[in-house]
Amino acid sequence: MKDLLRQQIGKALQACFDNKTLHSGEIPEIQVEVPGNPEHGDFATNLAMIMARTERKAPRQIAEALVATLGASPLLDKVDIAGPGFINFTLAPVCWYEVLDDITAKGPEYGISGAGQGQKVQVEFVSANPTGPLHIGHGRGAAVGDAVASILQAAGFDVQREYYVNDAGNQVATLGRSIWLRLRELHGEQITFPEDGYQGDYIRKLAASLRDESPDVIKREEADAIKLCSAYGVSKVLEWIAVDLETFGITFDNWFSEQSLYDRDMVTTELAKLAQKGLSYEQEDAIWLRTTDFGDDKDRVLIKSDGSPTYFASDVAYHMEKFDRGFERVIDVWGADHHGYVPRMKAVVAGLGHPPEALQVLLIQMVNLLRDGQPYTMGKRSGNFITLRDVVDEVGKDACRFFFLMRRSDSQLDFDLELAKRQSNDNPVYYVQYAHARVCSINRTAAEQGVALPGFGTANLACLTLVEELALAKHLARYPETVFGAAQSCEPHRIVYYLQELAAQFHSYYNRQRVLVEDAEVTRARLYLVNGVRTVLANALNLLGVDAPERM
RNA sequence: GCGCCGCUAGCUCAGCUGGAUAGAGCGUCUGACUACGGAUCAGAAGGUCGGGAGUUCGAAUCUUCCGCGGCGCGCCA
Repeated sequence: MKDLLRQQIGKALQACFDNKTLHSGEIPEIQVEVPGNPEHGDFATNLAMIMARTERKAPRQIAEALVATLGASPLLDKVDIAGPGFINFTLAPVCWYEVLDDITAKGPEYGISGAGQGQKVQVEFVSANPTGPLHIGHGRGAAVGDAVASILQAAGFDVQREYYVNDAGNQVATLGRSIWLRLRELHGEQITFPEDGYQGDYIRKLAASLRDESPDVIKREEADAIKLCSAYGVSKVLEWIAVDLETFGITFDNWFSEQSLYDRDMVTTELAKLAQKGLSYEQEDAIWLRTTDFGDDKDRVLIKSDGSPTYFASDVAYHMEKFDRGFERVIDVWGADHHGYVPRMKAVVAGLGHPPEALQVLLIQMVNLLRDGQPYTMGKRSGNFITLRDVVDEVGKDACRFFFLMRRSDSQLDFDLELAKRQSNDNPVYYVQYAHARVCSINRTAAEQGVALPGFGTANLACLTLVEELALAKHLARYPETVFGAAQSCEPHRIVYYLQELAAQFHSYYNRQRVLVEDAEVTRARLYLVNGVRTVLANALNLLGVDAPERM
């Protein structure tokens, strides 16, 4: 619709040049936007103001010339010039009601576009170390990553969801040692648990289940036993994580093991490629990557002087491998506390000759867990932090996901458990879900009265004469561009705000007007409209991973 | 010290990449149908967009300086 208008304006502009009303001959980018104030019509362009300088004419004069040339169209109700030189367009209602046929025809597909042209995109998110259960911060990353992936899919990208498992290196060894000590403790031994071990109670649980499953581990040599403990712990914790994520409504297409990079010798091979390209060098017995060439403030060590690789080394190999797998675009969802790593990772991508936009890092700000307004983060030292599972069990998956997605991810989030529960009837998620359930309820009542839902194109839309009906149709028509915008900016919260607005408009309409009225034709038209709302609510909620219930 | 993020109504936050009179929810106050589900709706009050300077037809949005808060700056992962 916007594009169509843009074309029309372009034509009118060209015509103005042809008949010499305007002279510059330059066609600037034609911006068409939706004005904030509905009195300003459905669309507006600032073209006349932009051209004021090159044209050396008052914006309003230019606007008048354009409008005169534009002429009348059956699709345009009116065109006016307003304010400093805006041209406002009001479309004929027919244009907007067509969207209802579109929604009915496409159903769950409404809102999906081909904008991404099937480009291969990978979204890597969560990627928490397999050394303990997911906490609340991981939950936010999970909700955002999953929603971004869904939104990109809806915008026509070929998306893969991936979890990077840090199953190599120190933290895994620490996990093994921690379990080993707890295991010995279970066998009656006096131990002193080290500061840098994992303190959480889950370590004891792991030790206990390991003892039950393999009673003879305790008899092994220490080094050997710790290895077994590590492997056991990692696999067990990963199971927990996978289950918790599933409860949260998230499944991954791929779990990528860091260890597998070493097993396949990928780290050495990929690093050799970097050396070959002259991107790395040796100094003081260590191997460094020239990340400063690409804007980092310091070169970074890949191989330590003792010959062992840094975490960065495998991360570099991992990202090189991502592009080797054919992804044209790679999105990493990280906790904001890792923001310092963005420049060096970008440097790697740039060094490999990819455009800098090929890697996009979404930084998710911290979540402050509160209970009744008081900080509710238990001492990290005890290791008994609040897990994602705890929160999901307490407030529910839908409320939890909605809450995580309600704000831009780069601002911190206060998550008050009591508030989420106490206000559960006021919670925005229920407000939106209720709108959906309400339409379903209307449908049930209609069915009881023997009124069938109108099929595609079978409603007389001329019966929709009210302003709020037109407003609803307009809002529904804007759903696809909302999805596209959210995809472009990787901002799921835009969908949330869209949903809240749509639900509000619907609730208001519902309270003002009856859908099921005496006049059968009006009833059918309203049912058609209201079910358009239902479809869009369901589609949008689906992108966020929130259910659209038929009853509540 | 350097860097990243944030600062918008009493509180929590939007503001569509520079547009017209800065918006919502919660809270506060006043109201609503013997009707399709009151988990709803209508209305009111509430603002120096952290502060200063700059860029231009036009700034919450861009530049720059300052303030406050959070987080990072390892041959840790």
